[in-house]
Amino acid sequence: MKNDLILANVAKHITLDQDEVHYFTSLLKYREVEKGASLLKEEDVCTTLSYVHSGALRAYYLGKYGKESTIMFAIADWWVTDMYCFLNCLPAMTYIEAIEESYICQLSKEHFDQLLAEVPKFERFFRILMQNAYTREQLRIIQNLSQSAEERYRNFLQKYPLIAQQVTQKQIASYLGITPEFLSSIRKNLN
Amino acid sequence: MKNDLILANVAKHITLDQDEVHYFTSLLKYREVEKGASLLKEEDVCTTLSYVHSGALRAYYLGKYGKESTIMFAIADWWVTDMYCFLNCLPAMTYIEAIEESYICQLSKEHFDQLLAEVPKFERFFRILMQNAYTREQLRIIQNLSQSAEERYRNFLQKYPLIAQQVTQKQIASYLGITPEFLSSIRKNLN
DNA sequence: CGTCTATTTGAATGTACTCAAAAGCGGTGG
DNA sequence: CCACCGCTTTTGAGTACATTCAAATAGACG
Repeated sequence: MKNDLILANVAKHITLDQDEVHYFTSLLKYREVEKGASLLKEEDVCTTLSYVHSGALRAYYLGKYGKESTIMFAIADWWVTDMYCFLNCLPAMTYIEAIEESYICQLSKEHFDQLLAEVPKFERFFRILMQNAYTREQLRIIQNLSQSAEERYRNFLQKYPLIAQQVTQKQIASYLGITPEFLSSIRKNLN
Repeated sequence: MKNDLILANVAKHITLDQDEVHYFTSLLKYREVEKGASLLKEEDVCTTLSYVHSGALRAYYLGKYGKESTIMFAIADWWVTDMYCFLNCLPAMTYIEAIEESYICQLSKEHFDQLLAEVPKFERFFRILMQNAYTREQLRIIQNLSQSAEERYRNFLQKYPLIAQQVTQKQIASYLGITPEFLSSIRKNLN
């Protein structure tokens, strides 16, 4: 059944009884996003948290002169949103688009708050989710500060081999903070 | 009383009754760290989470050829640890040292786990703490990817005016990911 | 097949680094 | 209280890493 994936994801950290499963799943809304479509545009108020059931999404920031900076990729079994804006009910700073046809499962901010109030176990679940996100971002910062572009690229390939297959080099370059041209030259000199 | 500060910090997000206050404070250990002393060295297993009562600390990564990368500064009312290693009971990847004489309050991993088990409200507290840490790091990544060194420096001054007064330029440079020499030249050209 | 975008290549440029030396500053001991 | 020491900050010259721009090639998709 379609909820199996997300329930397995939740079960990694907390154990729900039948009622809680029903309540939780009743709050979810499934949605298909076709390749290239936007889930979130800058200045839309970001009202949903999404779990990726299948497909691949990319969150990016659009800077001056149209320069894109990829914040994260989200493939199957990842959660994605503009977290800051979601939590604070603010207009988004980022864009989220489908890299390929995706099937996602959304929780609105309203339902998110209700869920935490009704089933406090989810405080634990989201604590762990946030924890993992925090430590992941911190590691990324350390690497951005301490490693060369080539090392960062090697690292990316090693850490996210699945993602590396699903996205373009241009997108990887914007995740690493370099130009596609430079990534191309790094690849040429790799071996 | 010395627990007032940390209790006020906790009270920002959750409300404790008398018993919970007593239980929580019974788990804390206060400690003085003199200027220049290390709280955590690379490869020590990171077993404590610290709340800064007064003073200033710095967490940094030591890369190849001795290059330091500052991960975060922690002044009064901040929490600090090597979060990844703390949560997973691993040897630290980072160093934490006192920039000035500091008075901190520590929670061991064991007590941290007990606290979450005994007083589930703290799941909420730490969820919000992790959330804030995550969104802060994410914003830092966006800025690192999209802004010039000068913009990042201006931003730092604006966002952390107190910290900027307590730390050296060399330390700020290592937080921004540039050399002290280059920061110096940025400052010369500021106005 | 034609169009659009991604990738590669190379030359010129700019941003940030390295190295070295001088100047400034804070703390310590005589 | 001053002189000295160690560390930070500044300055400048030379260099390396990464970008921009332009053009050619390759791939993806209708």
